Amino acid sequence: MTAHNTSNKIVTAEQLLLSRGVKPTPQRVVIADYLLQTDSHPTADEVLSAVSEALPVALSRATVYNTLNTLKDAGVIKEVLTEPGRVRYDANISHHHHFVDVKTGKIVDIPADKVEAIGELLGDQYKVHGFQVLFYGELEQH
Amino acid sequence: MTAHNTSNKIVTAEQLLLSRGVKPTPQRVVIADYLLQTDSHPTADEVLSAVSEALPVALSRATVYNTLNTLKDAGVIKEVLTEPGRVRYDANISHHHHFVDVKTGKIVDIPADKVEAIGELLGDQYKVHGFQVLFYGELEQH
DNA sequence: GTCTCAACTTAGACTTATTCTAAGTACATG
DNA sequence: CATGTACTTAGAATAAGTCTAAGTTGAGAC
Ligand SMILES: [Mn+2]
Ligand SMILES: [Mn+2]
Ligand SMILES: [Zn+2]
Ligand SMILES: [Zn+2]
Repeated sequence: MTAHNTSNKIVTAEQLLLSRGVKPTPQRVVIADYLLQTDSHPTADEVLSAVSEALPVALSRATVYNTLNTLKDAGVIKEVLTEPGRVRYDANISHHHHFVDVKTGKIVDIPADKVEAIGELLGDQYKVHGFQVLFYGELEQH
Repeated sequence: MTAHNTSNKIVTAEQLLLSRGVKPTPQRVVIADYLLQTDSHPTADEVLSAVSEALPVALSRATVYNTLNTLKDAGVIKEVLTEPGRVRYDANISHHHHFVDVKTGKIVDIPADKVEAIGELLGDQYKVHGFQVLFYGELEQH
């Protein structure tokens, strides 16, 4: 089941890919399925090892990168940048934020509505050392 | 002059390095000075070309990376992650945010107090496509 | 049902950002 | 002045990601 896609219309990775116009090849389905059922924000390498060890189908590094870029371009997943030198992937495409535990490296989702009173008010299971707001958009010239 | 360090006690890059316990070698001073007088959030490569073309002193790529990491560890500069695969550097170490113009790639600082009413209220010279809050801290176990 | 062709996958070469290594330089201190 | 440590350097090494060129697949044409 899709842990991150809460619509009850789209239940399988295959249907999700079809709905976004991505041909559901076995490799793509297996990668999308893995991303949908994890909340760990894995890197490409982590996707490769998780998926290839659990699957009978052969899977190359190039296909993992191709698929991640295809899924990103199709809006099925998002990139998450939390540390230099590695891109992480997230099947939760809703507008939300991330909390990085600097001790464990664990990355957990923070719902957008938690962030209204920013910094504080995150709940006492989070000790916030700092946070960064990163805007994407366009600058109007002067 | 230091565009980003608004204290009037510390005026030169050399004094800033000394105050943070970093030995002010010519290479370090020249790199710190460049970062202090730009607001462009340059990459290591951009630092290297800007600094080596304007300076008589020889400067190697390894020294640029060594110096950037030293300055970061000493709290003189901060890393800024805005796109996959490249780290940018910022001599503005105050708590602030960034706005990425997706058309031009320009990265401008957003003062922290601008971000209270997040998303909207950024001023009409900014067309916000989206933003990300990135928290750093520690997760208390359950 | 077979043919055909574009889309997809693959292994490995390549590129690029960053780090490491090993040797040289600077310079503070004895 | 000699020495030792910190610093710098060129280039080798690493690691994430992309590209290339050759095979594979499978949906539609017939
Ligand atoms: Mn990418
Ligand atoms: Mn770094
Ligand atoms: Zn997430
Ligand atoms: Zn900044």
